[in-house]
Amino acid sequence: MNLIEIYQRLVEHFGRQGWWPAETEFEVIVGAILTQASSWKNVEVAIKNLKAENLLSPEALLKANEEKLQRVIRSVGYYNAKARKLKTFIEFLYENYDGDLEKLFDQNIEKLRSELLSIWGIGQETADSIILYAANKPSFVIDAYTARIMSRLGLAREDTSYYDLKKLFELQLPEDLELYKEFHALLVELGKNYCKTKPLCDKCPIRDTCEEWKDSLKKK
DNA sequence: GGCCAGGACACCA
DNA sequence: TGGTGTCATGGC
Repeated sequence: MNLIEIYQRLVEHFGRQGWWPAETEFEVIVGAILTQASSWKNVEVAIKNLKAENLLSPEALLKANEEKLQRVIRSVGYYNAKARKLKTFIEFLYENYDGDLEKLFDQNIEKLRSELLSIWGIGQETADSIILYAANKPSFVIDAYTARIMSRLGLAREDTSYYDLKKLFELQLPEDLELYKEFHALLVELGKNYCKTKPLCDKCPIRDTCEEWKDSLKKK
């Protein structure tokens, strides 16, 4: 079973995800930073609060008081660090791109990626999420769920690096923006519902392709 | 009451 | 480069 077939099975089972859930490119970026090691439900509360306080625009965020920002995003956890990350990003955007996201995005994926990675608080997953869902360029996103799923399926070793996993997807898939967007979203959905730390394989749509599941059957 | 969530970074050897 | 501690709220 190759990755395309797995993708098709996931689409059949979960349907179209339509990621990223946000109204603007800027909201995607803020969400990507806020969701680091936090549940999306908590992020939704913080995004709602930011909107209510009119803080969800580059200009407003640049001017915003950091202590106030911490209070508004409290629900996400790590709010001190994340308020600092939001501030660090917005200051970078104004110092280097006149506060204009389109100027930041107007460069090839490699340059954009290394530019984002140079910003404190933005690691590989957050950078790729921003490139894929805000800049709308095909850069595959790897997350903890994806790594776990690939390991369980027997398609990658457990200790495979982020970059190697990313390349594994990008080399096997056609370079298609919508495919990248949907596939990552579907893998997260699979991870949330079935392929958890304590796996719930009974209704998993791809358990028949999973090496770990097959092994667990043999032991019984 | 413990575990985990759509990570990243600092510090250490 | 690899391993470990830190950041912290909220849902189950």
